[in-house]
Amino acid sequence: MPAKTRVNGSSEVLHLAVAQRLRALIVEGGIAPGQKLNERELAERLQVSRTPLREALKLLTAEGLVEHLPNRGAIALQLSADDVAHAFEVMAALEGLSGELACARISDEELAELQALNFEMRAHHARRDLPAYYRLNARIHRAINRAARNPVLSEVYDRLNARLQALRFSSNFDTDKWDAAVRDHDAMIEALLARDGQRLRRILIAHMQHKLDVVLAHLNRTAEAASVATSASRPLPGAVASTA
Amino acid sequence: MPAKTRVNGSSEVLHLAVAQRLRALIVEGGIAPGQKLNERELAERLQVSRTPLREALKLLTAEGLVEHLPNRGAIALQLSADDVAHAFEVMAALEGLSGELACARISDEELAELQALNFEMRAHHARRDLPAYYRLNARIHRAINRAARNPVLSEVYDRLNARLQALRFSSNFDTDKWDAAVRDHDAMIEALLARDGQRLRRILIAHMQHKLDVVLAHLNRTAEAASVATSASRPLPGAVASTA
DNA sequence: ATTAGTGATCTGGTATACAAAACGCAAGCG
DNA sequence: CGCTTGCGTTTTGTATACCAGATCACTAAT
Repeated sequence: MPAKTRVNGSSEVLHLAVAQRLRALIVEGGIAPGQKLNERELAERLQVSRTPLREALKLLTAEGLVEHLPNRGAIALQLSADDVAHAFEVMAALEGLSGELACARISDEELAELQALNFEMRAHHARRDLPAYYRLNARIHRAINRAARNPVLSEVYDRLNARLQALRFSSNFDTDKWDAAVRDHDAMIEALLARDGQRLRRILIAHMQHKLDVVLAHLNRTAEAASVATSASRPLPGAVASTA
Repeated sequence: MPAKTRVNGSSEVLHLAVAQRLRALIVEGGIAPGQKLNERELAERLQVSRTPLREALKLLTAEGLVEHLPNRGAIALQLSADDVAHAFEVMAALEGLSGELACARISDEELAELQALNFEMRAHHARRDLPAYYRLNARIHRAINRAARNPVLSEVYDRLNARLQALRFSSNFDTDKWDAAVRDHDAMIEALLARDGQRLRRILIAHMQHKLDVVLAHLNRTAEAASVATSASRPLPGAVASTA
């Protein structure tokens, strides 16, 4: 078989390129949640040897995109409803901090760009183009996060976000909730313009709470026929508003 | 050389055991910050082959305890003052969330144990036993985090904490600040008893801010003779109270 | 039908080899 | 004298073979 020549045109270092490809496969659904990842099989499929593949898998394990069972290999991330709720709790705090810091640190150019993105998003909303809406939505939240100018915050945010992306919850969507989300975004821009960090924080945290409701509802609807005994419905105890 | 027999008595899977050992070395100072980590040398020192060592290094890279330069190997984490400030901003948010959730979810037993830990800590404070104080302090904050009953939060918290531990800032300490920190802890217990999540959140965030001040002051003092051009003194712009 | 046994398969780890990249050092050049 | 160039050395990154131990799947016996 091919000796070693750097044939593929992906990235710089092979195991990082492999990690990138696997990440995409998991997040974009090429690999189903819970699917077992056979090393030799995957290695052949990706045309690399086991060595860099294993390194890539360990990377993804650390990122939380795959779960690693000793002596039993890796399986693609499968989020329970509890996992999602827990992740959203943390994400809400991170978003809140992002907003708070962004208000203090965002530049006028960034803010203008954010407004532009928001208009684009509203256009997609008007056309009821859900996938495009989701893309813009992600870009906006990312932009707010970046405006906070905190690399550690961005790192943690991105990592957690990747996990949630694996849900692929861009499915049918309650119209009222959607409209409310768009209003949330308008309010975010207003708070940013007013540089009101606390207000933006409250908006973002509430926004995440709404999003969680939508996601959990969708999750329950999707997995309705599935196992009856799964703990896929009860909310976490002591849910906290954090908006005070 | 030794064939394979699982000789060492550390853990289950070798690359995880190696990661654990490296973590300890970095956090406890056996490996100096910024030090280059030569694979063969380390492999020999730890008596393992390169493969599991590399896997362990990749784990630590993902955890942020080592930095990985493509084709140039890994170096132990070295935190700049900015890094520390950024990490503390995120930690403060995580602590705040921990406190908020803990108030809602902590059990009476956990709360009693926390009070006990706090008394122990005050004993160390009274004896001016700084190392012991630090250990208890870490246990208390960890206990609050665990009481929040959110594994995602705990994971992110632990990971960030490990990075900050690498600072080893358990050095001389302003007595006034120390006394204030102890008072902060008493206030935490009170807020927990009152199950006042917002209050505990504010206390924790302020507490982290104080801690950051201490750490940065110490960092500046330590690295005073070092490079003049380093950005080791100016505070981050738009620092946020988050206590409103 | 359940369980025990047994062979196949897979993961985890070691060792080895080698290409390519980075590094170091010294000679050559302006 | 400083800067670049060139070349050998070192180190990283990948491939490959191999094997021990764990796990899994399947059969056979109770």
